[in-house]
Amino acid sequence: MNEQLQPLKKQPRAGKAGRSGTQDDIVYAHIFEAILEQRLAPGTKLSEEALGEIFGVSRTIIRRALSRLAHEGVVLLRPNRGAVVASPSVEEARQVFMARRLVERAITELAVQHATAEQLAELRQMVNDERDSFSRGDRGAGIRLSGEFHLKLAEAAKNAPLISFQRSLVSQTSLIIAQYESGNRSHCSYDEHTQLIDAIEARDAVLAVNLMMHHMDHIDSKLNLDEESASDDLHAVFSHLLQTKKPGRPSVKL
Amino acid sequence: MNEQLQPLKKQPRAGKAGRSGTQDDIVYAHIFEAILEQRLAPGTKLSEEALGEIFGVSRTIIRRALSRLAHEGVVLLRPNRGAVVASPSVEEARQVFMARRLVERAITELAVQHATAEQLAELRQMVNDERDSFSRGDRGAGIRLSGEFHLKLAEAAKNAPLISFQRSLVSQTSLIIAQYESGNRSHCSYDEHTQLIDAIEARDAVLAVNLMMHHMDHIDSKLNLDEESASDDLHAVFSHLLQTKKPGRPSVKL
DNA sequence: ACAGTGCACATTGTACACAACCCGATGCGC
DNA sequence: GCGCATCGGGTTGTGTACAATGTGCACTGT
Repeated sequence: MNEQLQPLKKQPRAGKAGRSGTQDDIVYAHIFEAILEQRLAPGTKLSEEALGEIFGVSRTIIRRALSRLAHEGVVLLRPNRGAVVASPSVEEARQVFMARRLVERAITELAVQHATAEQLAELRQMVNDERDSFSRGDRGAGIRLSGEFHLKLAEAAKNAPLISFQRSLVSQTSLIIAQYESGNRSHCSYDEHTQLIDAIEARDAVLAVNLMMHHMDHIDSKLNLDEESASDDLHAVFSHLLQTKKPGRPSVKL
Repeated sequence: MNEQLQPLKKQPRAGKAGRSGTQDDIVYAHIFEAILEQRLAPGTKLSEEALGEIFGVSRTIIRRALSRLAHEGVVLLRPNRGAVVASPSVEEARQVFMARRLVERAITELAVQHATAEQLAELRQMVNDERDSFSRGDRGAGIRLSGEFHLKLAEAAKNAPLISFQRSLVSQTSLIIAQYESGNRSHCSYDEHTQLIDAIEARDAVLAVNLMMHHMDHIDSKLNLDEESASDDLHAVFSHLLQTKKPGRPSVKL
């Protein structure tokens, strides 16, 4: 049971989520990816000691990773009561999307002004990766890559505070998508991403912003954020109680 | 080294910077205030152990406070090389102000829609406090209260991500003002704040946004590029907190 | 004298031990 | 049976020891 993957020392490249070298980043990336791929349900408790054993590091490292995840809004840190995977309410989701519209509009306008040819090439490459992930059926990777596309676009805007904010918004958006998306469709059509790159490359600010706003509309429309989906919300909130690992207790004890 | 330490326990009201109860917040507030009042010059190294001795807490607490300050952009955390007070370049300042214009416009529009009478009353109270601080010549408190005004306004917008972003932007703006403002004038005229509240109370979105944008222009125009200097000595900077008794570990008076 | 190297010190990074706290269980009294 | 107080297990909060890293200085060889 206490199977700990080898004490990730200085392996230059850990798995597909292993980004740069430091331990915090590795733990952070793994937990983040697990949340996006819904291997960690919203509301799941994230025990420091358990995570420490799993990743072969001490609670200190876990704590930093959780703190960072909490800063980005994908984890909720309750004092003296541990961390849980965030389960954004419909209202919180609306606020995130409102903020994203604001930021994406500004980023698009700035990217039209400042994006270099190299950055545009990188963006096209990311769309390719994203398409591949979805075609492979790797939904979690697709969501993550789609988010990274928007983050890369923010970098083209050349405004550090906006990039930081966008990172937080994209993380929360990914969590919301993973939680609320009506399942059958890809959440972020890469065609729209391609068109957006074309408009930016053509330095057509008006078109680019319009495309981005429509893109936001599409993402929004694919979510069940309407009032009548309160049942879905409740189900998400109590999903950690309803998981029937063992047969025999059908109802939740109140 | 066992020194008589008086660990800052749960004293309800600390000094002028001592906000809510937890130790991190107290340390955070003190360092933040010291930076705003230019008792800590940009670039000053913030040694964990030195700060720990000054505040009578362990490096753990200091580290958390520094991490929080770093997340808000007021402190720069260099791996394996310690923390220093951030020294925003002119370019970084420009980016912060661009982002603030964006956010303040949105916040103003939302505040016009959502601000309650109670919130407006609180805002007026904050303007009064701000005016008092400047009339007392307490420039650091004035800058801080002016920032808190804008933060309170963000709360009226009822959008959690925007509030969080605004907190970061206001912190960095305060640092920029403390660093670059041409010295003798009040940096943030409270008259403009009052007019802004009036426009919001009248639910005049166009006027409110115009006032806010002019307010941003005024702040912007008051900055220059001179180099300011302040003390590098941590003990000197926080001397007003130290109980000058025995050698050893002096703890701060709260 | 200067540049490069190696050592010693100082500071940060990490792990761990203990304290504080929360939550659930058990038992008692009503 | 029900409610409440008390206790115990387990998790988080904090302090501290040790390891790893960076920095500055002295020393040496050219």
